[in-house]
Amino acid sequence: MDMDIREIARRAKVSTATVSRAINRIPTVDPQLAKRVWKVVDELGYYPNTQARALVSGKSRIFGLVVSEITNPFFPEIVQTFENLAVQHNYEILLTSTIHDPKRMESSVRRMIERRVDGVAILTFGMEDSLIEHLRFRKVPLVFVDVGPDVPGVSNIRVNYQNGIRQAVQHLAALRHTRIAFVTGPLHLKSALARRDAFKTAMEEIGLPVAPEQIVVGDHTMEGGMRALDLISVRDCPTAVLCSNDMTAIGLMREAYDQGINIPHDLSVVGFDDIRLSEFMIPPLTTVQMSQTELAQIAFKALMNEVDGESPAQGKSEYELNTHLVLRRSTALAPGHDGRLKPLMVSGAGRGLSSPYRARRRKGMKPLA
Amino acid sequence: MDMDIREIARRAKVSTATVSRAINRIPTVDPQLAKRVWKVVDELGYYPNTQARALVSGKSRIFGLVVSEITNPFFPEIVQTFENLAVQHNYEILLTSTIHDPKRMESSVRRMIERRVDGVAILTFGMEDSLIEHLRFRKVPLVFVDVGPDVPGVSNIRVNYQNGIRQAVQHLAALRHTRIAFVTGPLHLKSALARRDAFKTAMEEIGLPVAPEQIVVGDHTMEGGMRALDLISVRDCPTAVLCSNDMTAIGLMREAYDQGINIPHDLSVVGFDDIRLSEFMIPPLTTVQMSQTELAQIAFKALMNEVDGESPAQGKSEYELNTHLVLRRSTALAPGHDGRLKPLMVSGAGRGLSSPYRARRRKGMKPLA
DNA sequence: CTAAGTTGAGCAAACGTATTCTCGGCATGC
DNA sequence: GCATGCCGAGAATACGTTTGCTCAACTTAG
Repeated sequence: MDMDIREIARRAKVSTATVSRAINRIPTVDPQLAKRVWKVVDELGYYPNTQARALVSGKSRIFGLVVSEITNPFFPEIVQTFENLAVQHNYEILLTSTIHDPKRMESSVRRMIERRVDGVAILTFGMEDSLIEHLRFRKVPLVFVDVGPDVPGVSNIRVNYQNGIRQAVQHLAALRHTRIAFVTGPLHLKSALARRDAFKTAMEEIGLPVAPEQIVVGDHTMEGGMRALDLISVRDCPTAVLCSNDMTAIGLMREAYDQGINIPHDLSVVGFDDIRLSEFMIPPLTTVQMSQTELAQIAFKALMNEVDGESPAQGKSEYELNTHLVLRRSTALAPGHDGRLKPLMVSGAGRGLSSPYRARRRKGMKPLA
Repeated sequence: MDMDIREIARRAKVSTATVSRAINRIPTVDPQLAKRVWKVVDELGYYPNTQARALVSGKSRIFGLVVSEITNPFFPEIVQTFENLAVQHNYEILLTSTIHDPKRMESSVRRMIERRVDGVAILTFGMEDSLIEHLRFRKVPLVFVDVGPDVPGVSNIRVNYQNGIRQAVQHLAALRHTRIAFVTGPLHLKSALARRDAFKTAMEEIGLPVAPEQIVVGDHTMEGGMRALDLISVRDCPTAVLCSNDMTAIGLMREAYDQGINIPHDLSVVGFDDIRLSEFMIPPLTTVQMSQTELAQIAFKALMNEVDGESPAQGKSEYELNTHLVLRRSTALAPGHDGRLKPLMVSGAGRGLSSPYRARRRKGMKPLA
């Protein structure tokens, strides 16, 4: 019924040691015998018991992967490429999501430790330090994005937010926008702060002052994006808005639709992350790409380096991930400028323009109920 | 360094057997001793080794979860609720994605077997029968959606496609649509066929004939949806289209935007699945809900039933999942009728209407390049 | 032809836990 | 006061592998 290495040994008339060595392709075993073993293995459909293997070898061949929520479209892409790499290297992945909930974070690391993972990639933004300590204490290789401590055994993927955000700001400036709003993420997240600061810096670089009321705080959700539109409206009445992530931008565009605000002609919007969906938004969302695929690849490679690395003096454990603007069609010349020049490389964005919206909006009128 | 049940036993001055019993809360152990054990456990931050546990108990406390692709927005929601249930019941989940690739399917079941999962939920639509046999052979409890064989040890979740699709068709008919197209999924998928057939049935029920050219085949992707728009345009020039899934609908709407076709006024579109995003589309997508949350809950419960079930004569292993229409704003009265009546409960859908599109479209003109 | 070296297979000891079985101690009933 | 039960703790075994060690057989050099 349940196959056994001993059963194989019996049928192939060799010892279990030989079976084990044959299966693991250890070259010292006689090819003749190896073939005999493999024959029996195939016939019986035998698969080694991973738990037993792990127990004796001390390696579980499992990598932990901690994300914020799987339902956040930023993550599935990461999970997918991480899984692809895992199967290639005969690893399994233990996927865990902290729903921004301390309880869940705790259970998350407990699960990692119980299953004796060989390493964990913490791709969630924001995690209790004390929990991290539990993993560090057990010498589990770790990889973080941005927030990892600078100690051996933990790698860090530094994201260059500035590049992409600078490009976004300059793109908007080139389109004659001067009143540019920014919708942040949750302010307790390092990554959200970094994006906001990058925005400020980029604005200052080109001599555009940024007043406090241009910055409204969101929460990286679509609902937050919807609320954010009202917040920026009542204030400065900006002609462009940069969002801390694509979800925010999507929610904001959706709310704009409800209020009859035409994007991009009444309002240009730029997202951040470049989730796959953003290309399919209406209009397609101009956004700053932070490649999820690349992020996952780097994270996996970092883990592999730590685990293979015989010498404790491994190579560098700092990695960098760049960001850059990808132009689509959610930005246009600032209102009032559209008669003069054609929008830059935003072909097609001009269609669907409906001047009444712009008129209504610019007079500060309430949208239709 | 690495904690051990023996280390705990030593420090608590008891045997390993007692430690084991204390940890597993077996009532025969003296409360006094139990407390002593727990004290040491907490102090040392000891976590039992799951592999060793699994080895001796024969239960891995892992459920396999097979999906098509994690990046398909239909699945993350499922994974999330499946995971929630898993942590509640102290299970781990082994997530696997067949990228519609036979190789991946094979590796998928191999991984399941190697890790000795206690059960697997096959939520992908379409899977090699021979592979299933491998799992059946090892008496692994299985749960399928729609396509499972009717044998003990495998549960089945029957989806009632007819209900929701009938509602969708009747909704369109009520809006005066008579030429209704349908974009199918990949035709080798049982679930895609079921949806298509449900559409035909629903049409016939209300006396609307469905000509072959009203049905175009898609592939359940956004790109497929984009292509589908052209296919339906050159043919019957329908006023409404029902899509086999939301991704298709989203792609189609996106292409409509490019071509200057206004949705819903030139063309009504209805999706299927009700992925979370559909609510945030522009316009918000009217679609047939097939609750991902509920699906995951049923799947998990089915697995739990099989694994708990002491008696081989478990309860019923057939489950049903209903579907129903959720109205949003991607449908409107058929063109030519909009002057007379107000659209039913599609408030706001009238705004953004741009008559030139409709005019252009109805004359069969090419869209702008 | 013998001694030393090489090769490759089997024996047995781990790995960390659950669990059966044994057995001592205590209470209970006569 | 003694035999009988019962209760709870410990000793030992099993789970399915990997791997260090032993040792037989064979090869090669002298």
